[in-house]
Amino acid sequence: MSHDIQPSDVLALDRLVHEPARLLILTVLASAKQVEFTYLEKLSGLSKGNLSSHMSKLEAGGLIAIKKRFRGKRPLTELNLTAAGRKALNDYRQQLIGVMQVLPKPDQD
Amino acid sequence: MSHDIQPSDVLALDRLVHEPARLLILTVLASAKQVEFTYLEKLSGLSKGNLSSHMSKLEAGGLIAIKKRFRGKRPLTELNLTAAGRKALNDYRQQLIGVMQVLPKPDQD
DNA sequence: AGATAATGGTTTGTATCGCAAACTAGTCTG
DNA sequence: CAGACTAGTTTGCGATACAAACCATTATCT
Repeated sequence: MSHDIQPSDVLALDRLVHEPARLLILTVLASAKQVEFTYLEKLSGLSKGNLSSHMSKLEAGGLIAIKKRFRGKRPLTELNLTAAGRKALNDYRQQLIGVMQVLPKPDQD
Repeated sequence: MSHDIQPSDVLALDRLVHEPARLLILTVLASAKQVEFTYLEKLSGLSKGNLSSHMSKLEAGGLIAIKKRFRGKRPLTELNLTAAGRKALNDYRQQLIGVMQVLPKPDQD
């Protein structure tokens, strides 16, 4: 029942999702469907600039969609997960499970 | 029973361990106690240069110890986990478990 | 009304990172 | 002794993560 280490399992982790800031964004989106920039900014504690660039990367990778509109007179940026984004997150989760299996548990080491 | 997202849980992931190449190295070390450079090179598929620099970073962070000696006339580099390294890996594993909890499971989404 | 601050972001600058190519030092082979 | 192999380290470079600076607009103060 011991799990051999498959290097590919660890090295194949999707870097776009693996980055903590982006993983956080995706995770929030997965449960909230649609969120606003400012909400995410406060929730995450990320700087606006950092948040903005991670968003752009996720959008470029097709994992999220960004919609801009006005609420009253103020600009408003909303994000939501695309189908590809949901799949990427699910795949990543599966990869993580695989990684967890090879991580030695302290009490059986 | 729902788990709220704690941004800090995700953003606090130890980057030294989080990097896939290094996570692989640490994981191998955790189960093998002591391994040689060339063994790790073949197992991982990492280039020598890449492997070498990740090793240096792990050593600089105190997570592994690097011992150099000669086997016959050939140089030989051996790595093993330090106590701090084992702790860091265990802590990371705990962090990952926390992250897994907030990752939505596809079938209950 | 004009200056000042606040809102909602994007762009730019930079230090660091991950990676492989090139290099180093020594050993073996023909 | 020339060339190839072993065992790595150093160097160079493109990409990354991050915050500071900036931009456009709206609200507030005097």
